[in-house]
Amino acid sequence: MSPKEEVVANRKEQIMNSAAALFASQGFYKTTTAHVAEAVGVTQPYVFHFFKSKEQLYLAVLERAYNRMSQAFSVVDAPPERLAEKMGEAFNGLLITHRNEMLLLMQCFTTPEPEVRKFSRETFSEIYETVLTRFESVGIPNAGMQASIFISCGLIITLSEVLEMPKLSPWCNPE
Amino acid sequence: MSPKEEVVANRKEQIMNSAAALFASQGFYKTTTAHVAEAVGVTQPYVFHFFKSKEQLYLAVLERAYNRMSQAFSVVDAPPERLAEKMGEAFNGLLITHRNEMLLLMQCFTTPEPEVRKFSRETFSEIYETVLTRFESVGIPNAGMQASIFISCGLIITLSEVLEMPKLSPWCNPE
DNA sequence: ATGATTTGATTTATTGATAAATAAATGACG
DNA sequence: CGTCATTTATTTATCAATAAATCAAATCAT
Repeated sequence: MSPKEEVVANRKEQIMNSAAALFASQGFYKTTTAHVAEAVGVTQPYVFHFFKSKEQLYLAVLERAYNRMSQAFSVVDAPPERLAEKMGEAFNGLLITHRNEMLLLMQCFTTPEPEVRKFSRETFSEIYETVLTRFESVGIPNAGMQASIFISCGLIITLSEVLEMPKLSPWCNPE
Repeated sequence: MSPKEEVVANRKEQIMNSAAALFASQGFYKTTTAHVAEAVGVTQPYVFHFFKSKEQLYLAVLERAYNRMSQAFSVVDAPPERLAEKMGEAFNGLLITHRNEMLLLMQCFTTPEPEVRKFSRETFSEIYETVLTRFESVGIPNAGMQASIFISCGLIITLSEVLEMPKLSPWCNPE
Protein backbone atom coordinates (compact mmCIF):
# COMPACT_ATOMS: atom_id res chain seq x y z
CA MET A 1 0.00 0.00 0.00
CA SER A 2 1.24 3.45 -0.87
CA PRO A 3 1.34 6.03 1.91
CA LYS A 4 -1.81 7.66 0.71
CA GLU A 5 -3.64 4.41 0.37
CA GLU A 6 -2.56 3.54 3.86
CA VAL A 7 -4.02 6.74 5.17
CA VAL A 8 -7.27 6.33 3.35
CA ALA A 9 -7.66 2.68 4.21
CA ASN A 10 -8.19 3.47 7.89
CA ARG A 11 -10.47 6.43 7.59
CA LYS A 12 -12.64 5.07 10.33
CA GLU A 13 -9.74 4.82 12.73
CA GLN A 14 -8.46 8.23 11.73
CA ILE A 15 -11.85 9.68 12.48
CA MET A 16 -11.92 7.97 15.83
CA ASN A 17 -8.45 9.27 16.64
CA SER A 18 -9.27 12.86 15.80
CA ALA A 19 -12.57 12.54 17.59
CA ALA A 20 -10.82 11.25 20.70
CA ALA A 21 -8.51 14.25 20.73
CA LEU A 22 -11.31 16.73 20.18
CA PHE A 23 -13.79 15.15 22.55
CA ALA A 24 -11.12 15.02 25.23
CA SER A 25 -10.23 18.67 24.94
CA GLN A 26 -13.57 20.18 23.98
CA GLY A 27 -16.08 17.75 25.35
CA PHE A 28 -18.97 16.07 23.58
CA TYR A 29 -21.12 19.11 22.94
CA LYS A 30 -18.54 21.64 21.84
CA THR A 31 -16.99 19.19 19.43
CA THR A 32 -18.83 19.38 16.13
CA THR A 33 -18.78 16.73 13.48
CA ALA A 34 -17.39 19.41 11.16
CA HIS A 35 -14.48 19.84 13.53
CA VAL A 36 -13.72 16.17 13.51
CA ALA A 37 -13.95 16.02 9.74
CA GLU A 38 -11.66 18.98 9.34
CA ALA A 39 -9.06 17.46 11.63
CA VAL A 40 -9.02 14.32 9.50
CA GLY A 41 -9.19 16.18 6.21
CA VAL A 42 -12.54 14.93 4.97
CA THR A 43 -15.94 16.56 4.69
CA GLN A 44 -18.41 16.70 7.53
CA PRO A 45 -21.15 14.49 6.07
CA TYR A 46 -18.62 11.79 5.39
CA VAL A 47 -18.28 11.18 9.10
CA PHE A 48 -21.85 9.90 8.98
CA HIS A 49 -20.86 7.30 6.49
CA PHE A 50 -18.96 5.53 9.25
CA PHE A 51 -21.02 6.45 12.29
CA LYS A 52 -24.74 6.83 12.18
CA SER A 53 -24.67 9.68 14.68
CA LYS A 54 -22.27 11.86 16.58
CA GLU A 55 -23.22 9.97 19.70
CA GLN A 56 -22.32 6.65 18.13
CA LEU A 57 -18.94 8.05 17.21
CA TYR A 58 -18.44 9.16 20.78
CA LEU A 59 -19.46 5.76 22.10
CA ALA A 60 -17.15 4.00 19.66
CA VAL A 61 -14.24 6.05 20.93
CA LEU A 62 -15.16 5.30 24.53
CA GLU A 63 -15.54 1.62 23.82
CA ARG A 64 -12.10 1.44 22.27
CA ALA A 65 -10.66 3.30 25.23
CA TYR A 66 -12.25 0.91 27.68
CA ASN A 67 -10.97 -2.11 25.80
CA ARG A 68 -7.48 -0.71 25.84
CA MET A 69 -7.62 -0.10 29.56
CA SER A 70 -9.19 -3.44 30.30
CA GLN A 71 -6.51 -5.17 28.30
CA ALA A 72 -3.73 -3.23 30.01
CA PHE A 73 -5.02 -4.19 33.43
CA SER A 74 -5.41 -7.84 32.53
CA VAL A 75 -1.75 -8.27 31.68
CA VAL A 76 -0.49 -6.76 34.94
CA ASP A 77 1.21 -9.33 37.07
CA ALA A 78 2.64 -8.71 40.52
CA PRO A 79 2.82 -10.10 44.04
CA PRO A 80 -0.13 -9.16 46.25
CA GLU A 81 1.65 -6.26 48.04
CA ARG A 82 2.57 -4.79 44.68
CA LEU A 83 -0.59 -5.42 42.68
CA ALA A 84 -2.35 -2.09 43.27
CA GLU A 85 0.88 -0.24 42.65
CA LYS A 86 1.54 -2.07 39.38
CA MET A 87 -1.98 -1.51 38.17
CA GLY A 88 -1.60 2.16 38.97
CA GLU A 89 1.53 2.19 36.87
CA ALA A 90 -0.36 0.54 34.04
CA PHE A 91 -2.89 3.35 34.17
CA ASN A 92 -0.16 5.97 34.21
CA GLY A 93 1.38 4.30 31.19
CA LEU A 94 -1.89 4.58 29.31
CA LEU A 95 -2.09 8.17 30.39
CA ILE A 96 1.08 8.72 28.41
CA THR A 97 0.39 6.55 25.37
CA HIS A 98 -3.35 7.25 25.10
CA ARG A 99 -3.95 10.33 27.16
CA ASN A 100 -7.09 11.50 25.37
CA GLU A 101 -8.81 8.19 25.63
CA MET A 102 -8.12 7.84 29.32
CA LEU A 103 -9.24 11.36 30.19
CA LEU A 104 -12.35 10.78 28.16
CA LEU A 105 -13.11 7.52 29.89
CA MET A 106 -12.78 9.06 33.33
CA GLN A 107 -15.01 12.03 32.51
CA CYS A 108 -17.70 10.42 30.42
CA PHE A 109 -20.00 9.97 33.41
CA THR A 110 -20.70 13.70 33.32
CA THR A 111 -22.18 13.54 29.82
CA PRO A 112 -25.94 13.47 30.38
CA GLU A 113 -26.85 11.71 27.16
CA PRO A 114 -28.84 8.61 28.20
CA GLU A 115 -26.83 6.21 26.07
CA VAL A 116 -23.60 7.62 27.39
CA ARG A 117 -24.87 7.35 30.94
CA LYS A 118 -25.69 3.74 30.32
CA PHE A 119 -22.22 3.15 28.97
CA SER A 120 -20.69 4.91 31.96
CA ARG A 121 -22.63 2.87 34.43
CA GLU A 122 -21.77 -0.40 32.76
CA THR A 123 -18.16 0.52 32.26
CA PHE A 124 -17.42 1.84 35.73
CA SER A 125 -19.18 -1.18 37.11
CA GLU A 126 -17.01 -3.48 35.05
CA ILE A 127 -13.86 -1.64 35.99
CA TYR A 128 -14.79 -1.82 39.63
CA GLU A 129 -15.67 -5.50 39.51
CA THR A 130 -12.52 -6.34 37.61
CA VAL A 131 -10.30 -4.53 40.08
CA LEU A 132 -12.22 -5.91 43.03
CA THR A 133 -11.98 -9.49 41.81
CA ARG A 134 -8.32 -9.03 41.09
CA PHE A 135 -7.65 -7.65 44.58
CA GLU A 136 -9.70 -10.36 46.24
CA SER A 137 -8.03 -13.14 44.30
CA VAL A 138 -4.66 -12.25 45.74
CA GLY A 139 -6.08 -11.84 49.21
CA ILE A 140 -5.84 -8.09 49.62
CA PRO A 141 -7.76 -7.20 52.79
CA ASN A 142 -10.68 -4.80 52.51
CA ALA A 143 -10.66 -5.31 48.76
CA GLY A 144 -13.91 -3.40 48.17
CA MET A 145 -12.60 -0.24 49.73
CA GLN A 146 -9.24 -0.63 48.01
CA ALA A 147 -10.94 -0.96 44.64
CA SER A 148 -12.91 2.23 45.33
CA ILE A 149 -9.74 4.02 46.32
CA PHE A 150 -8.08 2.80 43.15
CA ILE A 151 -10.81 4.34 41.01
CA SER A 152 -10.82 7.54 43.02
CA CYS A 153 -7.12 7.87 42.27
CA GLY A 154 -7.96 7.70 38.59
CA LEU A 155 -10.52 10.42 39.09
CA ILE A 156 -8.29 12.87 40.86
CA ILE A 157 -5.45 12.25 38.44
CA THR A 158 -7.88 13.12 35.67
CA LEU A 159 -8.99 16.24 37.50
CA SER A 160 -5.41 17.32 37.98
CA GLU A 161 -4.62 16.70 34.31
CA VAL A 162 -7.67 18.51 33.01
CA LEU A 163 -7.06 21.54 35.18
CA GLU A 164 -3.27 21.31 34.93
CA MET A 165 -2.88 21.24 38.67
CA PRO A 166 -0.13 18.73 39.44
CA LYS A 167 -0.31 19.44 43.14
CA LEU A 168 -3.64 17.60 43.25
CA SER A 169 -2.07 14.28 42.32
CA PRO A 170 1.07 13.87 44.44
CA TRP A 171 1.08 10.25 43.29
CA CYS A 172 2.62 10.92 39.92
CA ASN A 173 4.96 13.70 40.90
CA PRO A 174 8.68 13.05 41.19
CA GLU A 175 9.84 11.76 44.58
CA MET B 1 -45.32 41.10 51.47
CA SER B 2 -48.10 39.06 49.95
CA PRO B 3 -47.31 35.47 48.93
CA LYS B 4 -47.04 36.43 45.33
CA GLU B 5 -44.81 39.34 46.09
CA GLU B 6 -42.66 37.05 48.15
CA VAL B 7 -42.26 34.70 45.26
CA VAL B 8 -41.53 37.45 42.83
CA ALA B 9 -39.17 39.26 45.10
CA ASN B 10 -36.62 36.49 44.85
CA ARG B 11 -36.88 35.81 41.19
CA LYS B 12 -33.14 35.82 40.86
CA GLU B 13 -32.73 33.21 43.55
CA GLN B 14 -35.56 31.15 42.16
CA ILE B 15 -33.89 31.17 38.80
CA MET B 16 -30.62 30.10 40.36
CA ASN B 17 -32.34 27.29 42.23
CA SER B 18 -34.07 25.91 39.18
CA ALA B 19 -30.91 26.33 37.19
CA ALA B 20 -28.93 24.41 39.79
CA ALA B 21 -31.37 21.51 39.61
CA LEU B 22 -31.40 21.45 35.83
CA PHE B 23 -27.68 21.95 35.36
CA ALA B 24 -26.99 19.19 37.86
CA SER B 25 -29.21 16.67 36.15
CA GLN B 26 -28.85 17.71 32.51
CA GLY B 27 -25.50 19.40 32.40
CA PHE B 28 -24.65 22.84 31.05
CA TYR B 29 -25.30 22.21 27.37
CA LYS B 30 -28.51 20.24 27.50
CA THR B 31 -30.07 22.74 29.88
CA THR B 32 -31.67 25.54 27.90
CA THR B 33 -32.57 28.94 29.24
CA ALA B 34 -36.13 28.18 28.18
CA HIS B 35 -36.05 25.14 30.43
CA VAL B 36 -34.89 27.16 33.38
CA ALA B 37 -37.51 29.80 32.73
CA GLU B 38 -40.26 27.23 32.47
CA ALA B 39 -39.24 25.62 35.74
CA VAL B 40 -39.54 28.98 37.47
CA GLY B 41 -42.67 30.03 35.61
CA VAL B 42 -41.33 33.01 33.72
CA THR B 43 -40.49 33.59 30.10
CA GLN B 44 -37.15 32.75 28.58
CA PRO B 45 -35.98 36.28 27.77
CA TYR B 46 -36.57 37.27 31.37
CA VAL B 47 -33.70 35.10 32.50
CA PHE B 48 -31.46 37.50 30.62
CA HIS B 49 -32.75 40.33 32.71
CA PHE B 50 -30.85 38.89 35.66
CA PHE B 51 -27.93 37.18 33.95
CA LYS B 52 -26.30 38.54 30.89
CA SER B 53 -25.70 35.08 29.48
CA LYS B 54 -26.42 31.45 30.19
CA GLU B 55 -22.80 31.05 31.15
CA GLN B 56 -23.03 33.82 33.73
CA LEU B 57 -26.04 32.11 35.25
CA TYR B 58 -24.08 28.87 35.43
CA LEU B 59 -21.15 30.62 37.06
CA ALA B 60 -23.41 32.38 39.54
CA VAL B 61 -24.83 29.03 40.61
CA LEU B 62 -21.35 27.57 40.95
CA GLU B 63 -20.13 30.53 42.93
CA ARG B 64 -22.98 30.24 45.39
CA ALA B 65 -22.32 26.53 45.73
CA TYR B 66 -18.67 27.13 46.45
CA ASN B 67 -19.45 29.76 49.08
CA ARG B 68 -21.80 27.38 50.81
CA MET B 69 -19.21 24.65 50.88
CA SER B 70 -16.46 26.96 51.97
CA GLN B 71 -18.60 28.25 54.78
CA ALA B 72 -19.56 24.75 55.89
CA PHE B 73 -15.95 23.69 56.08
CA SER B 74 -14.88 26.77 57.97
CA VAL B 75 -17.24 26.07 60.87
CA VAL B 76 -16.06 22.48 61.34
CA ASP B 77 -14.26 22.06 64.59
CA ALA B 78 -12.68 18.85 65.81
CA PRO B 79 -9.57 17.39 67.37
CA PRO B 80 -6.78 16.59 64.90
CA GLU B 81 -7.57 12.86 64.64
CA ARG B 82 -11.17 13.66 63.88
CA LEU B 83 -10.80 16.67 61.61
CA ALA B 84 -10.83 14.90 58.24
CA GLU B 85 -13.71 12.75 59.37
CA LYS B 86 -15.75 15.75 60.55
CA MET B 87 -15.10 17.64 57.35
CA GLY B 88 -16.21 14.62 55.41
CA GLU B 89 -19.41 14.64 57.41
CA ALA B 90 -19.85 18.32 56.62
CA PHE B 91 -19.64 17.49 52.93
CA ASN B 92 -22.11 14.64 53.30
CA GLY B 93 -24.46 17.02 55.06
CA LEU B 94 -24.31 19.42 52.14
CA LEU B 95 -24.91 16.51 49.83
CA ILE B 96 -28.25 16.11 51.56
CA THR B 97 -29.25 19.74 51.96
CA HIS B 98 -27.84 21.04 48.68
CA ARG B 99 -27.26 17.99 46.55
CA ASN B 100 -27.49 19.69 43.18
CA GLU B 101 -25.01 22.37 44.05
CA MET B 102 -22.46 19.90 45.36
CA LEU B 103 -22.73 17.55 42.40
CA LEU B 104 -22.40 20.53 40.11
CA LEU B 105 -19.35 21.82 41.91
CA MET B 106 -17.57 18.49 41.72
CA GLN B 107 -18.28 18.03 38.01
CA CYS B 108 -17.80 21.54 36.69
CA PHE B 109 -14.19 20.86 35.72
CA THR B 110 -15.46 18.82 32.78
CA THR B 111 -17.25 21.80 31.23
CA PRO B 112 -14.88 23.03 28.54
CA GLU B 113 -16.09 26.63 28.49
CA PRO B 114 -13.00 28.77 29.14
CA GLU B 115 -14.61 30.85 31.87
CA VAL B 116 -15.86 27.74 33.59
CA ARG B 117 -12.43 26.17 33.36
CA LYS B 118 -10.97 29.23 34.97
CA PHE B 119 -13.52 29.04 37.75
CA SER B 120 -12.80 25.34 38.22
CA ARG B 121 -9.10 25.87 38.45
CA GLU B 122 -9.42 28.68 40.95
CA THR B 123 -12.04 26.91 42.99
CA PHE B 124 -10.39 23.51 43.22
CA SER B 125 -7.18 25.29 44.06
CA GLU B 126 -8.87 27.19 46.86
CA ILE B 127 -10.56 24.10 48.19
CA TYR B 128 -7.28 22.26 48.17
CA GLU B 129 -5.38 25.07 49.86
CA THR B 130 -8.09 25.51 52.46
CA VAL B 131 -8.13 21.84 53.36
CA LEU B 132 -4.36 21.62 53.25
CA THR B 133 -3.90 24.62 55.55
CA ARG B 134 -6.50 23.25 57.89
CA PHE B 135 -4.82 19.84 58.04
CA GLU B 136 -1.41 21.37 58.49
CA SER B 137 -2.53 23.71 61.24
CA VAL B 138 -3.57 20.80 63.42
CA GLY B 139 -0.40 18.89 62.64
CA ILE B 140 -1.81 16.13 60.45
CA PRO B 141 1.19 14.31 58.95
CA ASN B 142 1.48 14.18 55.18
CA ALA B 143 -1.13 16.92 54.93
CA GLY B 144 -0.70 17.43 51.18
CA MET B 145 -1.50 13.85 50.38
CA GLN B 146 -4.37 13.80 52.88
CA ALA B 147 -5.87 16.88 51.29
CA SER B 148 -5.68 15.21 47.88
CA ILE B 149 -7.32 12.12 49.24
CA PHE B 150 -10.04 14.24 50.79
CA ILE B 151 -10.88 15.75 47.42
CA SER B 152 -10.70 12.42 45.65
CA CYS B 153 -13.31 11.15 48.11
CA GLY B 154 -15.56 13.97 47.02
CA LEU B 155 -15.02 12.97 43.42
CA ILE B 156 -15.85 9.32 43.81
CA ILE B 157 -18.87 10.09 45.95
CA THR B 158 -20.04 12.32 43.14
CA LEU B 159 -19.41 9.62 40.57
CA SER B 160 -21.33 7.12 42.64
CA GLU B 161 -24.22 9.56 43.07
CA VAL B 162 -24.40 10.50 39.41
CA LEU B 163 -24.35 6.89 38.25
CA GLU B 164 -26.38 5.64 41.19
CA MET B 165 -23.74 3.09 42.10
CA PRO B 166 -23.54 3.06 45.91
CA LYS B 167 -20.96 0.30 45.91
CA LEU B 168 -18.42 2.81 44.60
CA SER B 169 -18.52 4.86 47.78
CA PRO B 170 -18.36 2.46 50.73
CA TRP B 171 -17.71 5.53 52.89
CA CYS B 172 -21.32 6.61 53.08
CA ASN B 173 -22.97 3.23 53.19
CA PRO B 174 -24.49 1.89 56.39
CA GLU B 175 -22.18 -0.04 58.73
C1' DA C 1 -47.30 58.69 36.45
C1' DT C 2 -43.04 56.72 36.93
C1' DG C 3 -39.95 53.06 37.50
C1' DA C 4 -39.43 48.19 38.04
C1' DT C 5 -40.95 43.98 36.26
C1' DT C 6 -42.24 40.98 32.63
C1' DT C 7 -43.52 39.49 28.03
C1' DG C 8 -44.15 38.75 22.74
C1' DA C 9 -42.13 38.73 18.65
C1' DT C 10 -38.14 38.20 16.22
C1' DT C 11 -33.29 37.68 14.79
C1' DT C 12 -29.18 35.37 14.26
C1' DA C 13 -26.35 31.58 14.32
C1' DT C 14 -25.13 26.99 14.62
C1' DT C 15 -25.30 22.16 13.87
C1' DG C 16 -26.67 17.46 13.17
C1' DA C 17 -28.28 14.92 9.55
C1' DT C 18 -29.83 13.42 4.61
C1' DA C 19 -29.71 12.74 -0.21
C1' DA C 20 -28.04 13.02 -4.52
C1' DA C 21 -24.05 13.65 -7.40
C1' DT C 22 -19.23 12.82 -8.58
C1' DA C 23 -14.81 10.78 -8.67
C1' DA C 24 -11.72 7.08 -7.89
C1' DA C 25 -10.55 2.33 -7.67
C1' DT C 26 -11.29 -2.49 -8.86
C1' DG C 27 -12.14 -6.19 -11.54
C1' DA C 28 -14.28 -8.82 -15.52
C1' DC C 29 -13.99 -9.80 -20.17
C1' DG C 30 -13.35 -9.55 -25.12
C1' DC D 1 -4.02 -5.07 -23.02
C1' DG D 2 -7.63 -1.95 -22.79
C1' DT D 3 -12.41 -0.96 -22.15
C1' DC D 4 -16.67 -1.33 -19.82
C1' DA D 5 -19.25 -2.16 -15.57
C1' DT D 6 -19.60 -2.11 -10.82
C1' DT D 7 -18.42 -1.05 -6.40
C1' DT D 8 -16.25 1.98 -3.06
C1' DA D 9 -14.94 6.46 -1.46
C1' DT D 10 -15.98 11.16 -1.00
C1' DT D 11 -18.12 15.66 -1.90
C1' DT D 12 -21.70 19.40 -2.77
C1' DA D 13 -25.73 21.23 -1.52
C1' DT D 14 -29.23 21.64 1.59
C1' DC D 15 -32.77 20.91 5.24
C1' DA D 16 -34.85 21.22 9.59
C1' DA D 17 -34.36 22.12 14.26
C1' DT D 18 -32.85 24.30 18.13
C1' DA D 19 -31.36 27.82 21.14
C1' DA D 20 -29.24 32.05 22.64
C1' DA D 21 -29.83 36.76 22.61
C1' DT D 22 -32.13 41.45 21.53
C1' DC D 23 -35.63 44.91 21.94
C1' DA D 24 -39.60 47.33 22.10
C1' DA D 25 -43.81 47.20 24.23
C1' DA D 26 -46.96 46.20 28.00
C1' DT D 27 -48.22 45.42 32.76
C1' DC D 28 -48.07 46.34 37.54
C1' DA D 29 -47.17 48.39 41.88
C1' DT D 30 -46.48 52.67 44.69
